[in-house]
Amino acid sequence: MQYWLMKSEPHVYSIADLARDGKTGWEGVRNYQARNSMRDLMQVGDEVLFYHSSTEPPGVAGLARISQTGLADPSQFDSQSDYYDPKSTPENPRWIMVEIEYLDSFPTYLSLADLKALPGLAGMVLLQRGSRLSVQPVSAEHFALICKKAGRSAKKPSKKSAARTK
DNA sequence: GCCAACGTTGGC
DNA sequence: GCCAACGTTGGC
Repeated sequence: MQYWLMKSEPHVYSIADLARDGKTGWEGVRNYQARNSMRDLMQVGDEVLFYHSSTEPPGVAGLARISQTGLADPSQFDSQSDYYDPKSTPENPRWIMVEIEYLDSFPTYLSLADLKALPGLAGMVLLQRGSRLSVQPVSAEHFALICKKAGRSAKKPSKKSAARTK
């Protein structure tokens, strides 16, 4: 199992929105490196740090889990969408997405400044200069440390607690 | 709103 | 296939 961090602008889609929806297709990624991670590397069950970007303060807000892989992003075929890609076809879709399901909202929101202050997170992709990948890998060690600092164990919740979320 | 860093596009 | 111009991301 691998770990990931995915960025979302909370005024567009927040951890509270995911908690409400239960699961969502991760539409709108138009960066090839991020797409390749979703298409080639992510597996059902991988866990995701849900990061709020372009907000004050930016930071990690909660946890999600990959619930489906290999989905064609529907927005690429929607001429009304900002994410419309006229060069993509349903037969050969260019933009592949995953679906994520809500796991948890962190008891303690960990801001970017908080993350930068943790020596144990040195080398994390998020903290590298100029890094702006919206879908990025996270090491198991970094993932566990962030969960711990956010007041949540890194262990998976029981089926019961996952099923109870709305 | 600024702007550094990075990614993409397209002329050649 | 180079690279200048342009567009985007996202922290500040």
